Amino acid sequence: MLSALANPHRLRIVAALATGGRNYVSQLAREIGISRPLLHLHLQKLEAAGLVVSQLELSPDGKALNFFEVTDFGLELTPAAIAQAAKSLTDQSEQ
Amino acid sequence: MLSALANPHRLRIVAALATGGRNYVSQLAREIGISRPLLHLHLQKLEAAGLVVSQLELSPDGKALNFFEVTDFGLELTPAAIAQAAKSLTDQSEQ
DNA sequence: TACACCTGTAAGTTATTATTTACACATGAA
DNA sequence: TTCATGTGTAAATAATAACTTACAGGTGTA
Repeated sequence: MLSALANPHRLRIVAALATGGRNYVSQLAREIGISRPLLHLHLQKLEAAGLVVSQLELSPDGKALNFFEVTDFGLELTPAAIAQAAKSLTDQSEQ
Repeated sequence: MLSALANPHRLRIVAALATGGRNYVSQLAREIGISRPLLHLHLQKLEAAGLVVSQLELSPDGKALNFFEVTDFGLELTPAAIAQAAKSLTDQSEQ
């Protein structure tokens, strides 16, 4: 999840979806100003991290549109929270 | 800050310092189980992000020890917070 | 002097991410 | 049919990040 958010493009994508609501890939690519394949890749990472979800829909004129929207994730990032979360990391010595 | 935390080693480092208190480089490297140069690199990134601070001290027997400790950072990671924070990102079109 | 600690960093290599380009396919309208 | 819209993804390249190895230098003690 942290890796997914550690990228300026992906922060802008989340921000755009949080502010402007759900949107489909091509339109979002135009609004953010990056290429569609690149946006597609970033959306894949965000979706894999559970930060956005997608839903395929048909527009009135029959085009297939893949809509994305943000989930209502929340994460508190503090030293104590990280100390707690780090326990679930694979132990270095196990590898 | 997110980039700094998007790495398992650095999460372990923050966790170790949060749990065990301040520590110096060589000792911390032994406890975490990574090489000292590698730890040094990660500590640099954490310090650059303001997540840890260092202080050079002299041990009783005269050795120079560089102690690190976590700061009391805190960050709420939600869609709304990201939408707010994204405003301060350099605009794509400015580049 | 030689050893055992401590510090830092530069250089080279490897691995991972990010990005572009090009392709393949579908639908509705001119 | 051709064009404009939408979808996805594979492949090659570029850019970063991570990691190892090898230095160089400091102090105190045997």
